Order: sequence, then structure tokens, then C-alpha cells
Amino acid sequence: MSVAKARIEAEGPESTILEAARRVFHRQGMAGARMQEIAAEAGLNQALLHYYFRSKDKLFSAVFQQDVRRLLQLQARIFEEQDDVFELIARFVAVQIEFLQKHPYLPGFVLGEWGRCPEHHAEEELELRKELNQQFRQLLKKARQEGRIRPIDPVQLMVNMLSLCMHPFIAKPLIMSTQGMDEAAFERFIERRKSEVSAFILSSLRPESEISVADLKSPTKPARSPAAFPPKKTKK
Amino acid sequence: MSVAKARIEAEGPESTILEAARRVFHRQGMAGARMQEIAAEAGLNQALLHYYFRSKDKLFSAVFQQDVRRLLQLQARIFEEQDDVFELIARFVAVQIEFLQKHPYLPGFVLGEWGRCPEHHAEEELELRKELNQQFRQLLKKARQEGRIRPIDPVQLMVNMLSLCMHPFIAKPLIMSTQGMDEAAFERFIERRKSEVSAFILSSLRPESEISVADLKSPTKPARSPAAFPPKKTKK
DNA sequence: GAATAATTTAACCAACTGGTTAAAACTCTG
DNA sequence: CAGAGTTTTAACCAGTTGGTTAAATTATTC
Repeated sequence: MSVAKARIEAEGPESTILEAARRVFHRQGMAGARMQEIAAEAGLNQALLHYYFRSKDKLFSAVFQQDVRRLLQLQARIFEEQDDVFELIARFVAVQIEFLQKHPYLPGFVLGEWGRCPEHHAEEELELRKELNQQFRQLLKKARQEGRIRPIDPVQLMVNMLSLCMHPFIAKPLIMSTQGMDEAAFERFIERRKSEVSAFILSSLRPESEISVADLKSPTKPARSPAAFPPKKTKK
Repeated sequence: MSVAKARIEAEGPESTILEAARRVFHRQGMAGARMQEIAAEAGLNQALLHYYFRSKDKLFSAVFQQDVRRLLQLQARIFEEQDDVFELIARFVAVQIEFLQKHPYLPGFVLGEWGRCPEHHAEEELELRKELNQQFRQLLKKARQEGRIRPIDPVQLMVNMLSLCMHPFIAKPLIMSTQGMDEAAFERFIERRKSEVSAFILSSLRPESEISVADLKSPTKPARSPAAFPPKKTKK
């Protein structure tokens, strides 16, 4: 009946419990998760959970903070590696989606529980986040000045990027039923999405050509912006 | 201590309870919600909840199905009113965000509970959804043939639209803390977003100019669109 | 094999869960 | 006022929750 431990981990019972707790918390959320279920998922007994982690709250906190840290450091690493806007965005999207493929419940879990438990947040993460924001803002500003992208609010763009990456996983069951997908079809959908999303974003960032979007809607206004700039820039 | 009923509704206690239950379920989810809290939120006692709705499950089901229906019918109405792609998208985004402004917890609630409770879904909703999909696909196909938009998978685009509209509300507490927003600042952020999102999408849908997105990224490949999309043959 | 640590079993606890019930109190309409 | 329906109060129920404990059992190490 109960799910046995997926792999016999050589890292001791702490990590076995932590991973089992992660799976259960991801599926059920903090309120819906039962200590007994976590124990069963780990292939252990309930007493041992309290032997290593004193309470459900402590166990949850360990899982939650680790998830948040992983997600943030994943993004931070990309910002370190890439210094070109287009490559950054493309890589950001690809890595993000690839990571979420392995942890489909993570976005719904983290975002769902974020608002409910303000006590489980760490300070340093917030600082790093603000650094990334600053870095992103400057990168966009430079690209804008070089005429490689159209003007856009960095915060809105960042939210757009995160939305396009994460939301499909949050809405996974809805998408599957509305689009008549099975598990395999959804996986293919996500696979296609890796290139689709970055193409979608980069296409939107193209500098405005002679024909603006407004003209497509209402052909009254004359074209505003001058001719497009040479878009390419030699690499560093 | 307890939150009194927000407005003395003239529609009787059923709707008072239902609205109170909605607020609590939206914040806490099914597992986290307590009947006592719903009663307090409604300014009533727990016995009356069971007097009108027999069980927690029935009460939840009433709230959940109503939310799903509202969300779907909102989208359906837009599809009825608009028959131009650009106007449809712009209106879709605006109406959607405007609705979610009044019900910020709705997306997280519906999407979070969707996967957990397959028993609360209605049949007719699924049928209507598929009709909208079909309609959207044809609309895009026509616009593509007229050269008004670049080629794009309708399913991916629809998911993009929904992601950009809904996800900011799901990630609201995260966005607020990472961007240092208070409630008012977030409201302004959403207000700006109404035009920002449709601009973002429509800008991405612009037909490809001589310079493709691929050229911006890697100048090696010849001009061929990065989004692998089989060239549609002309209409019958 | 003895000593030590890790793990299990099982009983147990107080608190809370959704849910029920019956009698009292209230409100409205006739 | 009388009476029907509504609402409240309060006690109560069985089941479950997170959590504890002590003893029994197993594995490990010296």
C-alpha cells in the first residue's frame, strides 16, 4: 500500500526523510501533509521523524528553505555565467524549465506556502534577489541604449519570464485536461516550450520597426520610431 | 477577535456563508480551511453551516465549481464579443487581469486544488473549453495566412496568455517581498500590467522582419525561424 | 561478546477535526 | 398573541492530528 523509499540512499536517514518529506509536502502542501504519510513515503516509522526533526514545522521549514535556496541559486548561477541579454534570457528560460521538469510541484508549493508562512523566510536570499534585480536592470538598460531591444520595464519583463516558465507547471493538471493530454503529451509540450518561450520573449523584445503594433490595430497614427538600428553587436 | 461579515447581504445566509467560505478557502485551501473559521468569517456559528451545506466537502465543491465556471464564462464572453485577433488578445488580457484584481487568490486556489480533487469537476465546462480552443486556433490560422502575425502554436500562445495574466497573482507575496512593494505598489504594478502584458504579447506576434530572432542570438545559421513550425499550406 | 548507538514497535496523550443533536432564543408573518 | 421557521448555544461524539515515551529490537563497533 505505502510507497517504499525510491532509492536506498547512502547518505543516512536524514536525507531520506527530507526527500520523502519534500515529495509529500510538494503534493499536499503543509496543511494537507501528514507525518504518517511522510514516514510511509520514506519507508520508515513516524517516531524516527521526530527523532531527527523535532516537529512537523521544523521539517517543513527545512524543505521549504532548501527549495527556495535552490531556485534562487539556480537563477544566480545563470546571471554569473551570461552577460549578454539575449543569451541570458534564453539560458534562463531553458535552465529554469529544465529544473522544473524534475520538480514539477515546486512552483505551486513554494508560491502557495510563501504567503502563508512569513516565519520560514531567510534574510540572505532577499539580498541576493535584489542584486540580481539590479544586474538585470543594468543589462537591459545597456541593451536598450544600444538599440538592440525595445524599451521595457525590467520588473515586468522578469515577472513575464518567471510566469512563462513556472505557470505551466502550476497549471499542469488543468492544461492536461483542457488540452486532452496524457503525461507523455504534456512532457512533449514542455519540451517544445523550452525553445518556444525564449523565442516568444526575444521576439517581443525586438526593437520597434517602422510598423508599430499600434498601427496593426488602428491605421490612423503615423509611424513613430525611426528606422531600426543594426541589431548585432560583436561579442566581448 | 473574529472577522465580522463584511457586508450584511440581503440575499440570505446561504450566500453569506458561501462568500465567507470562498474567502477562507481561497486563503487557506481545502486542507487548511476550518469550518469554525468560515463560520467566524461569516459572522455565524458552525451549526448553521451544516444546516445549509451538509458537509465541508459539499461547501468546498460549491465554491470550487462556481469559481471555475466564473473563470471560464469570463473567457467565453470575450470570445463571443471579439472576432479580431489583436482586439481579442488585448481585451482577453485586460478583462482577465481586471477580474483577478477582485479575486487575487482565485488562480492559486483553483489551480492548486484542481489536481488534488478530480471529483469536483463538471463535464460541460470541459466541452466549452474545447470549443474556445478550436475558435482560437482558427482565428490564429486566419491571421497568420493574412500575414498579420508570425507563426505560433495556438496552445503555447494560450498558455502564455494565461501565464502572464494569472501568475503574478499566484506569486504576489513573492513579488512584493523581492521587489520591495507594499500593497499599494503592487496594485500600481498590476494596473500598469494591464497594458504591458497585451503589448508584450502583441509585440511578440509581429510578423518577422528581415532580421529574425535567430540572427540576434547566433550569426552562424542562415535565416530560418527558430520556432520549428511547419509551413502551412494555403487554404483549400 | 559486550557496549553502544540506531531503529522499531506500540501504547499513549492532549488537542483539534468535522459533524450531530436538542433545547433554547429569536424573528417574522399571520 | 400564536406559531412556524430561523438562528444560537452548548454539549457531545468518534476519529484524527502532531507529538511523546519506554521498552524491545536491531545493527555497529570495540
